[in-house]
Amino acid sequence: MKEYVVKDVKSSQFNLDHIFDCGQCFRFKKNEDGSYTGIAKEKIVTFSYDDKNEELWIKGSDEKDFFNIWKNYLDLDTDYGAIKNALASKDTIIKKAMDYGYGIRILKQDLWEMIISFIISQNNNIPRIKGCIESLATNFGEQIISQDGSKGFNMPTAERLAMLTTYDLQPIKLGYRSKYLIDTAKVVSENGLPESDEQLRRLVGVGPKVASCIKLFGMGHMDSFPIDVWVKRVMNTLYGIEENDLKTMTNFAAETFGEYGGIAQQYLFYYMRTYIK
DNA sequence: TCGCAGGTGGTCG
DNA sequence: CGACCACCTGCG
Repeated sequence: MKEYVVKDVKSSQFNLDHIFDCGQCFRFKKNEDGSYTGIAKEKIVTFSYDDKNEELWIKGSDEKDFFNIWKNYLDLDTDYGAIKNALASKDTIIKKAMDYGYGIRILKQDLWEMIISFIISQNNNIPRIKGCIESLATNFGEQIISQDGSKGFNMPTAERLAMLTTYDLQPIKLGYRSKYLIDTAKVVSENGLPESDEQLRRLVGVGPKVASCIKLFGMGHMDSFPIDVWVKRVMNTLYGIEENDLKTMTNFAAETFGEYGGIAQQYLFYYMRTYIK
């Protein structure tokens, strides 16, 4: 089995638990040894991190794949230390959240997969979102086999989903989101992937929150600041903004976190969801 | 039984 | 425009 080792990956800037449990990614599972296995970029891959030697081990990748795919996927060229310093100097609450959730990175994920995933995420809970996404892949995605023989499924393409009916999707248990997905698949298979906020918002089932997640995780908009129930709680309890005043929250984030709003959001989300509750 | 979970679209005023 | 409200599904 091919495996590639990345040296000198700073432990203060890389933590698998924090990366995969901050709500950005639904297709990776933790193994007993602490590594994470999942499917991304149409490949089955396992990430292990040795924090003593500051080495990242990527099983299922050779050197070529690392430079072509995973380096970018893991956003390894971005200096998160510098970003954290910039954010910490502006606000002491975000500093605490960043100390707690150190090592979060924003993954550069596939846009179409993000569109599907976050349409499914609405008014839903994380275990069920993960179940729906896996079920969608195993039922309608293309099978892939890794070098060591393990099998998995890619997410179905827009073209594939566009041919389906809500009846076909019944076993996936998407509920009322089925028709959002099919409708969106039709638009994307006809017009191509959205390239702007306006095009994104034209998709059925994509409101402000979902669009904001898609931009952050699938389009590289690091300033995008998704406001979900957890971030609302942070904004309310830690920053004292009135509970449902989304406008003030958005403005506050833009002024305080600016171009790194998305990174701040991930730390705040993780902090609130796993530490403060 | 009922509210809630990483919201959104439709309908009113 | 802003404030409701129904909505699939599964869990506590």
